[in-house]
Amino acid sequence: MSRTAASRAGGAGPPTDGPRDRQAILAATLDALGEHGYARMTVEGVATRAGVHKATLYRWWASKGSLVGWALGAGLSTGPVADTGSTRDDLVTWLRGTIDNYTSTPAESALPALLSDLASEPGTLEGFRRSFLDARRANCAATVTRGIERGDIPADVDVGLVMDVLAGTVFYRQLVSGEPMDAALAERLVDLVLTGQIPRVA
Amino acid sequence: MSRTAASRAGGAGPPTDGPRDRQAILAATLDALGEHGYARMTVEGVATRAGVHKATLYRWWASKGSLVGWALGAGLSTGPVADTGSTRDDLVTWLRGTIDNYTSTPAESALPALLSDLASEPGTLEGFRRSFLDARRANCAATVTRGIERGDIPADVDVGLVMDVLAGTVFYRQLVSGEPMDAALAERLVDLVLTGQIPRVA
Amino acid sequence: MSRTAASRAGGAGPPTDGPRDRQAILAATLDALGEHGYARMTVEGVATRAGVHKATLYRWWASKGSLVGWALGAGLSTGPVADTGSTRDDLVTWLRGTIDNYTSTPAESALPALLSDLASEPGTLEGFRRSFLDARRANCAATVTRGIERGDIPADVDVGLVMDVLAGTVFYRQLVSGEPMDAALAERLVDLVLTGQIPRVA
Amino acid sequence: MSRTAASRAGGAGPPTDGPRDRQAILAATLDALGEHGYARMTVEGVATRAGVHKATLYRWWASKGSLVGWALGAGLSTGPVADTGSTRDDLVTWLRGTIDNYTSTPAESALPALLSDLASEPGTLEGFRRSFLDARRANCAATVTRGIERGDIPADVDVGLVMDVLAGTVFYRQLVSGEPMDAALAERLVDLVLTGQIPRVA
DNA sequence: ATTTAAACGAGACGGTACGTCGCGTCTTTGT
DNA sequence: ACAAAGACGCGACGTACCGTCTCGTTTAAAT
Repeated sequence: MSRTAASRAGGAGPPTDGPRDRQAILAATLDALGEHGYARMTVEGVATRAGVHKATLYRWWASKGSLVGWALGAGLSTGPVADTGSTRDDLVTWLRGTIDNYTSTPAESALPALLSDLASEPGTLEGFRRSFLDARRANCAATVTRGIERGDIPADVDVGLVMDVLAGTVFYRQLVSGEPMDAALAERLVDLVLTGQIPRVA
Repeated sequence: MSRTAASRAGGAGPPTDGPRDRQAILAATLDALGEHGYARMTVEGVATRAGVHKATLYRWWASKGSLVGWALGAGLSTGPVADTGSTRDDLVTWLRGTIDNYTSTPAESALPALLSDLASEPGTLEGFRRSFLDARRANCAATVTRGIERGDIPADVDVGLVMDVLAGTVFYRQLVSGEPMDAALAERLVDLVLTGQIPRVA
Repeated sequence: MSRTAASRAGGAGPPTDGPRDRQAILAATLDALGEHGYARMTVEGVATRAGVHKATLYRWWASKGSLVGWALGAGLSTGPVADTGSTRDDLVTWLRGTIDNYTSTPAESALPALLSDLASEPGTLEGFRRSFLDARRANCAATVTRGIERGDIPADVDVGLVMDVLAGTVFYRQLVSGEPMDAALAERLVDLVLTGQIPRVA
Repeated sequence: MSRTAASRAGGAGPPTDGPRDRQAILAATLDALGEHGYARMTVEGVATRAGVHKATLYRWWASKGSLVGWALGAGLSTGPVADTGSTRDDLVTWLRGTIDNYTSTPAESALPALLSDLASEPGTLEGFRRSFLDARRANCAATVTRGIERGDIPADVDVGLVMDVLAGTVFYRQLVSGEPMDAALAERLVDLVLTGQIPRVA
């Protein structure tokens, strides 16, 4: 009924007006995530580390899941990709950023447990997607669009699926198959979608 | 105390000799998974449903995670792919099976949380990969090998990466991006890796 | 900071000069007390009901306990007992008023919890006794004194104990034993202390 | 649905089969009560002191209130009054026990807050009355009955009211009026109800 | 009329304790 | 030897309410 409640209604998304110590909380959350992983980190631990009381966190986030969701969305690099003139290079740059996101300590194995937790708060899951993924996907889409304009990519390309191929392969490798993430991975995946070159063994 | 402990030492792997009510436990575990998801299902609930006592489960599995890991490995379809003579068709068939696995209720969002849980019991994670993934990946690899023999696929293809592209895209779409899983997805992905056709919008 | 602090120093007693909305606060406090009981009523609820901010309450009262203590003292009837010429009748009248006080919704079960709360703020408990009880006891004592002058009561009667017998029986019945408070109770108790008639069953 | 739930249904009453460390819990509860009072004692503190986990307490008692209610009922002396042949002496003995109960550290100011807390769990309040009061009142009633048989007390005496007068006066004095509890109090009250002697100042 | 000091509204916050949940362990008792 | 029954330790979760604090804004008395 107050503004607080209204700002929380969105779920995982960043509260429109947050607590006073936003920055400290963000840092503390990502730290805890990196140190202990999602399941073993505790809300109280985050509070202590941030110099804030647990109740304050629950005033602004509905659950542990939405706090972490917000932190990941707010804390991971998300800058747009510079236009170097080469569609391939730009996509590789973007994919490397994505790889960094998925292999950096905080997010690494946080995402799966997080997604699982958020599955029980349905609105929150969608909110997390919007705040975490959309910015990243928009950056990629922009790069692809430039590629289309240059004629490097057909105009009717299914951008969503391309992004799922690029990010999904990385994500799956990191979490499920556990195969190593070699340095050339980004190039090989971009070449696959761009020029149809089936990946070969190094 | 001897064989019990020994059989559990392996972690997530299937116990060398199991409890009496294996089938009921398997069914109960998958049911619970499908109904509540990994995080919200409870070991006690599984026990009750299986008409077994919780302690019995812990006698044979080291943790909730290893129980679920075993159930997924034992319960999801895993049959080898028939050789139809068409590499493309066989790969599509395999991928459709994978999609079914990832979109069927039990496994749907169980895998991420499971992987996260298993991450804290180090050996167990690897054990799960071996028991759950290897069979599926072997099937795919066999199909690819036949494709190589037929000359449809270059001999030095990076099979591991191909599998990550196929399965990873599906996995990511289901769990992270949340985009719909249309019927033609399997063909489009196989065509991408096989003939380099960039996916276009329908 | 000067007068405010000074006026609060007294504890449970009525502030020398109060907030603007005294009446609304009094009503809201007694209402809340009657509806939820002492333990379950909340200061914030009282504030809202009174159209006042919580901080205002804490500006004038040191604690929930002292607020309620003040409200009970200010809100319950406390008029002196008229002199009808009959000592018995006057005492019965007084005792009936006491019964009303203890059985009316607000005070009913508020007193015990209140006393318990006030026990931790030592001075406040005594302050509450002075402001709440003394007026009532003075009324009774006056009636007894008239009885002594009339020769109805021996001059060396222990007035304090008589009052404890009258009020205590009622209080205990209401709160502890839970036995019903029949209509003739006042007469029977007065007759007991006045003429030594042991109470008989109706 | 299990026996545990069934045994708790009664509310404040003693569980039919209790936790393993009943004695330690009883002692710890009464200790905590005596040291800190009802409001300031904590369930977790009781658990620690008893060498037990908080969850164990909540497994057997529905709330802090019912735990304390049980402890008071189980921990305070409740023995029957010996028959000395003198009705007056026996009643005095009984009343002295009651005074002890109400002035001993644990119960002293625990009862009011307890009663207030229990007011919100209605069944529990009644359960507490049954387990705490009934034994004591039965003892008194037995003594009165002997007095009737001896002809010391009229047969149609209202025993319930007599007990309320005796215990209520003591209770009220202790908690509300705060007047001192002198040594002769028991005799004076018994004489009041027995022989109609109005209490005089010492 | 204007200044000025106190009271007030708004609401975030620290703190304490509550009561809950589910995992995994252990003991007891059959079978 | 295994299994049923179920109490228990443990750790964390999320909630509630108290009482404090800061910051603007209103009110009302004093100049």
